[in-house]
Amino acid sequence: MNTLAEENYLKSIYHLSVNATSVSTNQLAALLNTKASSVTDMLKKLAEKELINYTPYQGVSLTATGEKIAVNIIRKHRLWEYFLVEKLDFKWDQVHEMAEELEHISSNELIDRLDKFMEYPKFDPHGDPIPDCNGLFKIHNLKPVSSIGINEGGVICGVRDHSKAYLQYLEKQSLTIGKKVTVAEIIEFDHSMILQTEDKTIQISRDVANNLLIAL
Amino acid sequence: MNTLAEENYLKSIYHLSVNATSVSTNQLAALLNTKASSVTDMLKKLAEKELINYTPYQGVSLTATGEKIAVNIIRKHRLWEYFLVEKLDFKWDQVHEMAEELEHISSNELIDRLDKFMEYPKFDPHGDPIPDCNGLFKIHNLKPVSSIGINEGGVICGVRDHSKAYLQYLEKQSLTIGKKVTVAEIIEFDHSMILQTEDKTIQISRDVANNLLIAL
DNA sequence: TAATAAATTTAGACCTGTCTAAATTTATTG
DNA sequence: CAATAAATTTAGACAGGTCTAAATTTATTA
Ligand SMILES: [Mn+2]
Ligand SMILES: [Mn+2]
Ligand SMILES: [Mn+2]
Ligand SMILES: [Mn+2]
Repeated sequence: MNTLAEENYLKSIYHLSVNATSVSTNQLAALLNTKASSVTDMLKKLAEKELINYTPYQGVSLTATGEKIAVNIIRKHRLWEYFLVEKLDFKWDQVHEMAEELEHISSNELIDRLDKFMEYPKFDPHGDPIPDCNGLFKIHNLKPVSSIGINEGGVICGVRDHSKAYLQYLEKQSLTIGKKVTVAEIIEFDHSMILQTEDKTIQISRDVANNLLIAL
Repeated sequence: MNTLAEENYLKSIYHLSVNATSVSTNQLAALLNTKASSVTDMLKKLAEKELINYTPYQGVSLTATGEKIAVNIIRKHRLWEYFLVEKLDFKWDQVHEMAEELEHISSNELIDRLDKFMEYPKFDPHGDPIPDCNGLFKIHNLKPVSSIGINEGGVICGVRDHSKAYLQYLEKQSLTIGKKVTVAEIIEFDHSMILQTEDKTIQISRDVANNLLIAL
């Protein structure tokens, strides 16, 4: 149906669209690790196929069709990640690269059966929502830990940064999905925070707090 | 490491090598559904990479390295087929196309864990042996049903034809892997056979008998 | 608002993998 | 063994996706 490159562009446009109505060529180039000129070439192809709305120099947005395809790829990505962690015992920092390949396996029948096999999980190992077979999913209303005050807290439900380094760090600190945390102290000087969990006290930098998402 | 096209060529050369020391350009073109000239181009690339032994006009064979890669792809193909049938409840005639895509997922760690998850199966849904993580596997010594005589028989352990049509036909006749069959009668005229299984009597054509493999 | 900077697109090239048509080599056969 | 047929390779082209360098458009700022 669509090529691997096309699918990756659609997915990237989708992800960048979350915080904006329109996505720029340079944003895409950065995310896709390619050059702006390559992006322009591809945008023309996707516009030709009516998967994106593209006006030269004005950025792009997905059409309804393009968005459907993007969400389907994200569904596949997250279901495979869930499979790798829950069934094959991978750690949450190990699965992204594999899912980047697996998300392009074309069969929808396969992914629907995988979904059933795992009993329709709602969130992937990083706390991101898994779209159902109709592309529907709930958007959790999460806040970064950095945005809450002393004695406030909640349950860790997601991360903003998906890098290996960040995920490994959180794992080592036992700051994983589902953990309950409360802010015990905020250091004025550098905005680092001291968190209280059930079993220990952990100091995290502002950067870490900014990328850690909780539900109140 | 290697491209999708390269992997498919190596796999095809491997499969065609089973019945010959050398594989011809046209054989490959037929199996890969491409043109002889395209095959020649690719053979040059694979020879350059020292994955095949290639002398113009004289056909090709795999080098040790090339064979290792080919066996690894076959391992992946068959393990994924096993997964699709045993865990996701697909029928044996539905899994080949999906496995054609899945076999190119690069991670060996993934496939080794999948292997473990399924408790190291030795044969895929079509009775073909699954190489272990070192590329080792036993070659079953199977015979086509067409080659045995009256009152002889054995257990169905494989098929020569992997086409949907053939697999679906066998399924409908309950002639599936593991079934015990005995030759009750051979029709002189067209060499069709009447088989006796535990629960019924089935007449099959010579063509069907030729592609059905049993262990004595 | 004119000059400069930043973002984006165009021009032209390259690589992979494929194709058709033509040339070449090997096999077959009268 | 020469003529013909079959198999294979070469020549030249093309599509997809990428790149660098140059041109163009839009944004910023003095
Ligand atoms: Mn991921
Ligand atoms: Mn994820
Ligand atoms: Mn198969
Ligand atoms: Mn098989």
